[in-house]
Amino acid sequence: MIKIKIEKPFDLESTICCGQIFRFFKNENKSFDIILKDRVINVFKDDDYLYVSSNNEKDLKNVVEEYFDLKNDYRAMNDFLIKSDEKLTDAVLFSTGLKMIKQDPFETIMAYIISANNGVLQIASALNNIAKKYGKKVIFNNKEYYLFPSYKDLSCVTLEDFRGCKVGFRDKYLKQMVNKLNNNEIDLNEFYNLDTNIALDKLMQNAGIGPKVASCILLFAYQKYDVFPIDTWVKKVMKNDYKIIGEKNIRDFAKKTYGKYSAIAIQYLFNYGRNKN
DNA sequence: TCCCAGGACTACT
DNA sequence: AGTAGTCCTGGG
Repeated sequence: MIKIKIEKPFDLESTICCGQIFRFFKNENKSFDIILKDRVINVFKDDDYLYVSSNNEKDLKNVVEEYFDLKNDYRAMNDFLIKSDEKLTDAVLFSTGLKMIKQDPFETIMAYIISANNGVLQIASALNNIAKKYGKKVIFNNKEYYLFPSYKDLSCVTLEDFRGCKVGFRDKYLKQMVNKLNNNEIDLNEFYNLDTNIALDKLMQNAGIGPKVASCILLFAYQKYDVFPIDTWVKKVMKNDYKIIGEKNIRDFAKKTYGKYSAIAIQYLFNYGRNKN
């Protein structure tokens, strides 16, 4: 068990539960178990400290600080967003301490391909099925967990196998992606340094990845905050609160108003919309 | 039984 | 360039 002093606002519950990640478990004592790349962690937070334990405590403090983006100060972004759009004030204040989690690129790609026309519970279920079947088992606190497999681990998985994991019609998209990665047709690291629009185009050349999925991948795995993932929920908010209809109009508005922090604005809106009541 | 859930693809104008 | 119809799956 390690202790990490909380220096900046950090809302652990919102950060985990606001829809960024799928493979976590909430315990009765309000701690969370999270499958974090190559290890399983348990996190609990009080007013001053984050308490973390893991099956692998090597370099744990750095890994956790990096994962939850704890060293980044969000004040400048928040001030910018409020100044850019007064109507966002309540959502920004409500979401103080919400951090953007830095996720593993491969798992993020698979997760958001599965997310197309799908519900959160089913996405999580499919990912857990894949992990249980092809990922490495980890015993932690006397419970079984399964790491998410690498694309090498999945190289021989067939369409039928994917279907068996309840991914539905997205089976072919997942298989194509895995094949391309194993054939070195895609370099997962290059997206960190690509301009957002170029990266979007490149991702969307793959079957099963459209504008929304590509945006989510760049946001959650590559920290591109100038994307604007438009889903049905965002459309609803834009229509009701901003009187803006149509994807192109929404995109233009976001770019003009929120600019390089568009994705943060969406995340705050989403968090506020779902949890304020 | 029908409908939809944090979309994308295909086949049409 | 823009738009219907279709796509697994589980739950209401």
